Amino acid sequence: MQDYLKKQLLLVLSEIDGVPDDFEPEFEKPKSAEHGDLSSNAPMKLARYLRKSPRQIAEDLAARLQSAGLDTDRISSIEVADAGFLNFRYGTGFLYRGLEHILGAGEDFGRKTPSSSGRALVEFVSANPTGPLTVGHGRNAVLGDTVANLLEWAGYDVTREYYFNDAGRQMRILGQSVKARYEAIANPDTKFRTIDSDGIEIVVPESFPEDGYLGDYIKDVAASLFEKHGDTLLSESEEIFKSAAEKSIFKEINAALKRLGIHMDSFFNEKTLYENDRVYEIVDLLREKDLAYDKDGAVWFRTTAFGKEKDTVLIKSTGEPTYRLPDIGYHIDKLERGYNLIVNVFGADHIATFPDVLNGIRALGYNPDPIDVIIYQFVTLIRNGQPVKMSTRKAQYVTLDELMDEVSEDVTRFFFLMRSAHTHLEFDLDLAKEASDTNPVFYLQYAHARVCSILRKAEEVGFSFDDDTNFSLLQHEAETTLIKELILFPEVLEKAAAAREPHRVSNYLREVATRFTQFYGQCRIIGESTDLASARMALARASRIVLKNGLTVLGISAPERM
RNA sequence: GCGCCCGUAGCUCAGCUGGAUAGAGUACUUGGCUUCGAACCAAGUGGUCGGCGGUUCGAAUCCGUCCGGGCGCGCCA
Repeated sequence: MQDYLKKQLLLVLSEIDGVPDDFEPEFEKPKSAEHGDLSSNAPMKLARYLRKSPRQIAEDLAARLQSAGLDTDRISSIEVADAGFLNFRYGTGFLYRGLEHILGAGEDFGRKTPSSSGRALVEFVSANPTGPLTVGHGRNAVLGDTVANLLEWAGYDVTREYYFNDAGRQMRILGQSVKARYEAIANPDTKFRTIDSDGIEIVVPESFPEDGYLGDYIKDVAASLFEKHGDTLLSESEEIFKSAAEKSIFKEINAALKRLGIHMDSFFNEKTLYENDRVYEIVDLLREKDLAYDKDGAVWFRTTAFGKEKDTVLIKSTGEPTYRLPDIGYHIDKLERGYNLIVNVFGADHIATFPDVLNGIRALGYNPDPIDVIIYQFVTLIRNGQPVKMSTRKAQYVTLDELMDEVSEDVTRFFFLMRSAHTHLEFDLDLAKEASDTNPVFYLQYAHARVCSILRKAEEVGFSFDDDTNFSLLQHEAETTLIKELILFPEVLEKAAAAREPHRVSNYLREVATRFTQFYGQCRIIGESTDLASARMALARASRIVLKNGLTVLGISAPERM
């Protein structure tokens, strides 16, 4: 519709002297229904060029548009308002055709042709297997998965990827932590000591590493190893404990993701990047460009060349690369796999380091344009009214599973999707249950269940529909308002996908549910004459389609009964 | 000290590339179930959009500055 209006308006504008050649009229949906369905501020924008008042220009344009013969089936009225807005109202024909389209498209309404936009990679979660997924990871997981859904609906062929590293210092400490707990079980002579973790005293075996992992899951892994092998592992190195922990933790992580309805297409192990020494080739290439150099036994990346205050280490004096080097390699690998769009979902703590990666790959001659980053702000955990610093190592966290147990999977997903990624979230587990009762997700699901209920009821009473639905009977304001809302769905999805902002969809769906519920309250269906009831039933079914498809994009169930 | 994010109703948050009297949920007050689901609807109370300057016909939105909160600034990831 905007395209149509824009075309008409441009046509009219071309007849007027003084309008800049590159002038682009803009349209928007007014906040208030009094101002019509679409409005343009073109008269105000043109005032300076035409040296007339916006109001005069608006009236002139309105008259010209009228006499040019607008399709009244699409646009029923043009009004000039206030300081010089042009307000347009949709014609009913446009609305009824929209409704027809929704019913015809069904579960594909809002979905673009698969693969028509190319291939996309969404990398998210990417937590190293050192502990269970926490509420913080939950935000990442739900955001990433939903952006992936949005991209699918936007016509991308999407791969969901999880990047992880099971080598390095943290994993070594994980293995040592398990081993120490195992010794405590297998060897009755084990001595213990007490350590202080942020004011909490914790008893650990003597052999427990500094900065070891304190979560109970470590004990569980140790216990199951003892069950299986008895004390025969006492002389083993930490390696076997590490891999047991990794296996067990990954199983938990996958289970938690599955509960959220998330399926990863690919797990990318950082190790892969060291095959054929590819990452070291990167270092050589950077050296050739004078972007890498040796100092203090380490290899440095000259990030000051990109405007940073300091250079950063690429390879430690121990010979072990820092995360930055494989990250560059990883993103080059992604680019070489030929995706049209590469999305990364990061916590706010990565924001300062990612530019290094981009600068690195650019310096090596790659075009980083396909890469897009979603940064989400941290979830602040509140316990007993006090903010708690989340730390996997110190076992200070609320796991995603606990959250889902408490408030259900649907509420968990919606909780993360109803707010934009860049707001700081406060999360209080004690209040979560309470809050879940008033979570708007139920409102959306309720509206959906209601439509289903009406459909069931109609079947019960043996209601027969007209085959040829006469939409023009839908004249009630609640009906037209609802239709206007429903036909926005594709545009909302498109914009949400382009901006990678799922919360736009959840906000929109609430509006749909509200409009539907108002329609339901004001217009009866069963009991009305057959033709009116048929038309209203069609509107109810269209509402159901939008609610269902929207909830599907968000990864939330659309129950037929509640 | 430097970089990034945030500051909107009592609380949790929307507000799209600057637009018309700043919105929703929740909480509170009041009214509404003999009719398709009351997990609902209708109405009301509630805001100097953190402060101050600037750009603009027009600023919650853009720019500057200050205040307050979060996250970074590791040979951790």
